[in-house]
Amino acid sequence: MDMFTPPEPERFNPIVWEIVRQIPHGRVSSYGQIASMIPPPPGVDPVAYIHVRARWVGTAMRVSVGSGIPWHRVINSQGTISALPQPGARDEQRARLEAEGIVFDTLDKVNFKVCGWAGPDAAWLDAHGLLPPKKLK
DNA sequence: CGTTTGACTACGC
DNA sequence: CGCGTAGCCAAAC
Repeated sequence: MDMFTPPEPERFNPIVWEIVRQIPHGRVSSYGQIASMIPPPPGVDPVAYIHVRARWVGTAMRVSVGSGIPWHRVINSQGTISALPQPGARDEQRARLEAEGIVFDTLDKVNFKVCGWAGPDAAWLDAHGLLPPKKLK
């Protein structure tokens, strides 16, 4: 019906994983920030696009557990660890982050100002046809 | 095949 | 800060 290209996960997921692989040790990103680097189909509102794809990023992370991708470095926009379907996985993510030096405050939140990732450098983004990421809070 | 469900986010109160 | 809501769309029911 619409002439917009459906952003199929088959192509979306590999891009997400490639971006997540770029997150350095000891730094964190958010679902929305990852989504903001992927160009939306023509005519689609970028902001709305990010909101939708942020969920997909979460799904891509779940599928990637155990594949060597640093999935634990992706948290939500509020700086907290999102609830996981499997009991205990949440604690594992926190443990992995703390092992990298990530500090959680009394509200279980991470300070993006301290350990937030600014995204890949311009050259890398350009080489992959991606957009500059939205800033973290 | 209609309905529910997310590892989301922004916004309002 | 916390809770509720709307938006959105592939997938699982």
